[in-house]
Amino acid sequence: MLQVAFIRDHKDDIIKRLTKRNIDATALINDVINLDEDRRMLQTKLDNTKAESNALSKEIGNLFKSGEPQKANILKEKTTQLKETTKVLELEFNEKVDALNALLYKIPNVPHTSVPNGTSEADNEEIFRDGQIPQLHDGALPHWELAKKYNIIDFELGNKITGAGFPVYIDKGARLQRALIAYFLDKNTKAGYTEYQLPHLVNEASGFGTGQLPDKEGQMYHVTADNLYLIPTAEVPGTNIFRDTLLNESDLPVSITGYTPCFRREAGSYGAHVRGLNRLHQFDKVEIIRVEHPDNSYDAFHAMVNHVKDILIELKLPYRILKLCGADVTFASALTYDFEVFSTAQDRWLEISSISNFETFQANRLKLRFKNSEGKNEFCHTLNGSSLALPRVLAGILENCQTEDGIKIPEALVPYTGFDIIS
RNA sequence: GGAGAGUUGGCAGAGUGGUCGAAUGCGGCAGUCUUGAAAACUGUUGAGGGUCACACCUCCAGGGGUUCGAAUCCCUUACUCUCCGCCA
Repeated sequence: MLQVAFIRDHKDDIIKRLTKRNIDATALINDVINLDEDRRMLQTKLDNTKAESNALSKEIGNLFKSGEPQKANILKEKTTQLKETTKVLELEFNEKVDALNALLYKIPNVPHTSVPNGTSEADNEEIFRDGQIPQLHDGALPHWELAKKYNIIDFELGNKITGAGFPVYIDKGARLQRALIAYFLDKNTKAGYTEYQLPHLVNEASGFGTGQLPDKEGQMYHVTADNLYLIPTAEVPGTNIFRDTLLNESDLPVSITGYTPCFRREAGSYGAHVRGLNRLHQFDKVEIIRVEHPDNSYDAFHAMVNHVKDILIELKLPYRILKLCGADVTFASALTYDFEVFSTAQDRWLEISSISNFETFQANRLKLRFKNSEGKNEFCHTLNGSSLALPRVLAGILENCQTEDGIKIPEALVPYTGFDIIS
């Protein structure tokens, strides 16, 4: 969330930049500022009452020591009154704070100046495209048909065991999954990311830390018996490593990577677009996360983009990069680039990675700070991205690499799969 | 699951009702010395709110209570450790 002090100081600029998200935040921002003013007024009142009461308590202590209990008892009555006042003020104060926080949770991050205007995903700006879209032979199939033909993914079996969106990978399909995970992790660690194995369930505090709670609660699977949530992405446990931490400036940047399965309820999704691997309740993803000095976060952002580019070039997959427009940039993000791989047999682009700079938006919630060169505590910038999400990369490989003889595994993966064709 | 012990500043670790926002050490920062660095020595150093700046307020795992006054006493939740049980 945004900091109140920041809102106070940059009110007009924030309202202006939020119009990129097609929202008029004027009323919201004004409410925040008014509530904050009320809060401060109450705080002063409350503090003064407490100060008086503290002073009296000290006096009482001294009177008892010097053997004047009568005088002390008179003062005691006074403190009782002050206590009543304190209680009333505290109640009011807490109401203001709660109301203020409720509003702050509603304000999305301020988009970066380079974010294009737009009203829907159609306005996302394609900024880069690379890789050859292959000419497929007659009778080329979409990936779910290929999966059946070569018996490498069984969607119906997943239905039986769990439900829709929980596919079962078999034989070379399973091996290819494992190969992709290992390959991505190797690429990431070679680029300087430290590998982590993270929990797949998180507590409530972590859900709040990265912003899944309180609003997107319905998107996560909730284990009510223990009040834990299945992670929708490694971003949640990975970023919460840094919740409530104060780093030294020399600790920055921090770069980590981790493979986890991801669980998403995807309530309300249905239809042709969710066919096959396009949208799942459980899928695998390798994530990269960075904690950066504010001065360096956009350099880091572009380094992450280039890193993912390198991987896709090596896999020889046709892809493009979209700069998300104001309507499509996620709530917490200031700038997001989406990577999409072309699904030839479906004749559509599939999102396989999303790289975002959250600036201080997440760090504020997480209380993730570093001590700067002046000795002051400053919020870090956080970034993350997929490097990469498995199912749609798999779909891309199956569809783009299909030949009449079978599916040719990209060369870079062969050392990991141990085979070069699925036939 | 049962019994016991614990949770204090960036870290380690003292502190059992007022003189404690908190000893000490490490780490950080600044300085002295040095060609420079290291070592040594000296000083400085928790966080948040509030203020033009001070004052002042809050914070000793989270929540609640007792008391004029709580890091300290009581209740409760979470977590950690030890022992026992179960177990890949």
